Amino acid sequence: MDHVVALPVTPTMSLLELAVPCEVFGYRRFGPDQDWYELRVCSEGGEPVVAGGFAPHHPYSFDELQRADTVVVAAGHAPDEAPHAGLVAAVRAAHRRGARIVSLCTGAFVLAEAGLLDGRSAATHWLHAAALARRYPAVHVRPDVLYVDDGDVLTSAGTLSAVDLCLHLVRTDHGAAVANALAKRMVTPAHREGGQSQYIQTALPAHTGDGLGPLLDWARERLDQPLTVGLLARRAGLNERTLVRRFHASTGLAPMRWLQARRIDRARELLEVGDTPVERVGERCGLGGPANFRRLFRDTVGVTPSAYRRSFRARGADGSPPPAVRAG
DNA sequence: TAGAGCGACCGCCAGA
DNA sequence: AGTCTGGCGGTCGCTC
Repeated sequence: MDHVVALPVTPTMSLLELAVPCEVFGYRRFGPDQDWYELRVCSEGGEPVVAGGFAPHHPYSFDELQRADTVVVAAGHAPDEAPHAGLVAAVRAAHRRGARIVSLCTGAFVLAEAGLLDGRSAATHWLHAAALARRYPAVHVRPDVLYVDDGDVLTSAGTLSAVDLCLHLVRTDHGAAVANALAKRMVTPAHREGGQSQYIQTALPAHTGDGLGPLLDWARERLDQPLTVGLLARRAGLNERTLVRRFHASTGLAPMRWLQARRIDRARELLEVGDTPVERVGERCGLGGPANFRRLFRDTVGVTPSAYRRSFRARGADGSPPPAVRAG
């Protein structure tokens, strides 16, 4: 059964951030056998609405937010103005009912106004981070991250980080292999690395534009081998200290932490597809023997490797969603 | 479970 | 003066 994503539209919303969830959730790219999403574009009262010069043809009403599994709130208003009251109320009610609530960019102001971010970490556009913190002091604003996954409430930073967060949702719902395949179709990194490092550190490698790209690719092809900082430094022709600094600047992570995140990603893929025994997944990812691998995987992902594999196998059989997985 | 050994990380400083 | 790099050493966390 498809997962219903409600996308409320108000007249001031940014077309680009409305387009991102449409692109990710609105197209069935993997055939009828792959559970996917049903995207429902909504407007207040189901009335015609124009956002960014475009208008949804037959929008659902905001009532649809009370039936959706996930509600995505795009960037929608000048931060010095009060958020759309009807949307705030609908989002608050949807969250109370148990829906997963997602904001893109300044959509975080709607969530904050609804009280959903009180006591939580949240991301928004860096330009408006100070305003969000000023206006909603109970929110722990993170101007330095691409997105924050707080379980039932997720927030992304400015503009194109919406892509990162939407792909993260696909990864959570359908696994790393599907998310990576979708990213490839969209010709975008499955996850960016950059100045804004992820609060949930599940980043996949990307060419960073600072010369580290080839080294990251080289390392990614050798995840099963015992790589060390010294080895990476020699490979890059850099001093170890400089390598650590460069890694930080371009990925937000120290070398071994980056490597471990990549190894966990590889382990997820091996568990999702193929029949590699759990006992062997660790060594094939460079995460050590079974005991060490199980502990690392559980600490990072939140479930044991076998439970993770079962959840994906079971989902294929009965269509139920996988268990909640902590991403970092 | 405790402890030793080791690697990774990072702050600090000096030199280019 | 500002930036980048390399070396040193302390601390932390992981592994056995």
